[in-house]
Amino acid sequence: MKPRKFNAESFFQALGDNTRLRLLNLMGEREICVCYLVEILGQSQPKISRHLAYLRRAGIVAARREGKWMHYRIAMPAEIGATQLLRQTLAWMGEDRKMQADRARLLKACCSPKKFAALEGAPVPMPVDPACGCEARA
Amino acid sequence: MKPRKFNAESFFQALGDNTRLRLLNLMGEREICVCYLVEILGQSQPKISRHLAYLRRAGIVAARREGKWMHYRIAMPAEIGATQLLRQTLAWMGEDRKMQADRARLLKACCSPKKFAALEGAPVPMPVDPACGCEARA
DNA sequence: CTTTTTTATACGCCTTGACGAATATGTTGG
DNA sequence: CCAACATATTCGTCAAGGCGTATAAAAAAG
Repeated sequence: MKPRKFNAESFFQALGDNTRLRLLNLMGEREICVCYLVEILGQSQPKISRHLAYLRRAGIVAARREGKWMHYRIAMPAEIGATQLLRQTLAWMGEDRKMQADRARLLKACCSPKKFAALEGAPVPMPVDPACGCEARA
Repeated sequence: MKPRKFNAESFFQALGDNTRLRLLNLMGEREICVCYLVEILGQSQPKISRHLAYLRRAGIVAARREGKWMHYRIAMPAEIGATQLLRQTLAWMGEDRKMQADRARLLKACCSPKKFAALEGAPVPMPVDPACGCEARA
């Protein structure tokens, strides 16, 4: 489970999947638990979990357990070049209609979790760094 | 052969291979013919050609025929976001030892093509835009 | 037209990884 | 310990794509 040695090739491979890009887009500004990701993307739980595992192996996200819930957040790579790339990627996705729609749905779910049956009682996603949307210097 | 609709997913997939990254690194500053790429990377000609075809389909490079020779150059994507990403990627690779070594070998070959038997008579790579190393506004 | 040179494609083999379905693991509460 | 819940992993299947080898295609030379 330890992240393999970081290199550009595997970094880009990790970004080369639309589901993973959507996950990163949702994580851009907050630490978020799996059940929210499943609900917002409307994909099966195992599928989401597998992609999260891939991102973890690639060293792009980090996970934190809190009781039953797992919280995921973007973990900026050690390499400064990769960090800048990742930031710019998030900014780029911010311009995409569908990515915006994903975030809008997330915001709605955060404000009124009761409307999403599956999210009752789940921990609401928390901003980790309002300025940049990620823990850059952890 | 026409490039498929541009999207982030396939863009990153195209960057998710080390041979293709090395090719882009060599093309960063010049329009360069296939035989040079084969010689500098020391890989088989069909392998190089297949990766170039992949990059062409992905809309990341463009080709120009000149007699027997095919010249390849980076063709910045229409999407401004992708263009910035690609630029930053090239800059990132500029910091990598092995990428620097590739470029050094290319420079050497450009200065004295006679030392590389396979390159006798081949057209020497030509800078396309000294400022940024690519035709950004073509 | 035939040959040579340069580059592209086709073929077969193999690995990676994406998916749905089923199941395992970890945590909480009874 | 058992049940419920959240998440992770496994399994079987399938498609994409990487590679070496062989061959095709395009242009120039003879």
